[in-house]
Amino acid sequence: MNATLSPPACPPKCHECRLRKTGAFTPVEPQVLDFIESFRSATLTVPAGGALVHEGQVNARLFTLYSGWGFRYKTLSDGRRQILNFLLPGDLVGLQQEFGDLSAHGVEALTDCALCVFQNDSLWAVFAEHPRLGYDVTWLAAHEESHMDDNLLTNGRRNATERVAMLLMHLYRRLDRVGLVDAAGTVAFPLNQQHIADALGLSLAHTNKTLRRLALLGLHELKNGRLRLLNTRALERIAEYYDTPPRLLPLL
Amino acid sequence: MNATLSPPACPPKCHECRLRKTGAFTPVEPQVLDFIESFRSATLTVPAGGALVHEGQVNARLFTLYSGWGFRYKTLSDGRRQILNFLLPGDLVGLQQEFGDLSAHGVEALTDCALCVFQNDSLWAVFAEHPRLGYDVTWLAAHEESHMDDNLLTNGRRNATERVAMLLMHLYRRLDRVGLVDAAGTVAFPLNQQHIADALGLSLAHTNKTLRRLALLGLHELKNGRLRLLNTRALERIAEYYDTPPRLLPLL
DNA sequence: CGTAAACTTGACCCTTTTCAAAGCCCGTGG
DNA sequence: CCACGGGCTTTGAAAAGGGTCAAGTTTACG
Repeated sequence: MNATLSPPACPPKCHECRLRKTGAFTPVEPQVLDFIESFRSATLTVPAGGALVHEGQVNARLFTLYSGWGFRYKTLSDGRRQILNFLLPGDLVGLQQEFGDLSAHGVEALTDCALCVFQNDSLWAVFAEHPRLGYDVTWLAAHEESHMDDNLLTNGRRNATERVAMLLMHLYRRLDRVGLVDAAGTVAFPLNQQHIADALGLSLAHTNKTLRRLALLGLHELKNGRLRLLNTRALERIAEYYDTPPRLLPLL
Repeated sequence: MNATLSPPACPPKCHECRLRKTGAFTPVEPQVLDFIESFRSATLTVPAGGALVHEGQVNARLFTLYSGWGFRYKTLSDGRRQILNFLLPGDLVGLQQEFGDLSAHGVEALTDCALCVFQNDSLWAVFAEHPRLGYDVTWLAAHEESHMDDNLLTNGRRNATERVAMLLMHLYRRLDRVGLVDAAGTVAFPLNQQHIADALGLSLAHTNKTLRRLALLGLHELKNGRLRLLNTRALERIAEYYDTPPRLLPLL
């Protein structure tokens, strides 16, 4: 219907990368950028609902999500699913698998996605030739782990209301960082309630009721696939999640 | 009382490191080992219950746990605590904090601990001078994240019985890897039920009842601070947690 | 339009939490 | 040698938060 809304494809040159212009990422020398570009082996688009990585797949790819949303997940044999985290533009994905093993989790496209895919098994070259980039990759991995820490705290110790508030705040802030909040203060929000439930360790029904309650209280508004936060203070307080000074992220 | 049971202190030379003789870690060239030793700035012991890192501390240290147990945790303002993971001998700790921010989590000694502490702010040198080690550090970070993935699945989607089975299996296997299972098939188990509850996102009372039920079923035995698994098969099946081929870990 | 997916809502049930009280183990001090 | 006290474990009863099930209702879209 609206080709205009489908996400922008990766530019042929990393020098033209939209993401680097957001100011959310650490600037890199032109020559390093050339190296990154040479390290990139392909660009790829995946339609909404498609698999970026299959659960149990061997030798999965390493890539940066250029546009669109995705999520990592694991499932139990009886179908229970846990969404591990959501992937937004600028996220480097696949470090785990890159390290030899079969992928212990799946990655799915939530919307149409455009990816910058890196050469298989060549991560080592990054470390050998550009230690600085290697350091950055480690930083990213450590940073991601601390996200997972937050997530675990949320799933293990917060109640339903707190969890939902947490998720809304967290996603909104991440999107804000990469310039995806529009003039009206809304962000695209392609998750359905099942996704939210699976990310928060709740049932669908209870997620709905909780979400509903927060909306009724005037804390947020969710319609036409867009999210607006109406009372950031209250959400922060409920989730006990206060802003951390935004800091520049490495981007590969 | 029993000085014999307190954990061995770090040897002065990395070449004499007990851990490297377990066969659980990737062998390194003698000269690389020299480098690691030069990178190590101190050894340290911390008594059981002591803080290795305070929650919110800035500029925390990077270290490898040489002996003893610890755990990383986060707390909410009303005291709810989530244990993020347990630290066993050979674990590298502090990558997150090393990267500038204030530590978002605390680290506490569960038993007396001996640590090999690395020079502050010198991680960069590792990447610059020994890209291979840098690569290993990244591998470790990625590996840890996949542990956190498992943990999140457990907290979000497994029920109490499954969670407990998971924890017992997981710890036992990790201890086995570093040679800490004794001839009788038991391992030291310094956790109390509150620790287990906080790691699994359960209440103390329910943790007790669940643990009790599993013991009554003859799946495990826990006494005198030692754990023995009596029916690994059943535990595996309950937790849906099957063994992955043990693979060599990098050790700094 | 018509159909399927996604969202809502209510009723009921159950796992887990909360609260409270014993019991147990052990080290300390009398 | 025994009494006392504190930490940890065990149990039970009652309450609640959240899960399950089963409709409706709305929305998206072919």
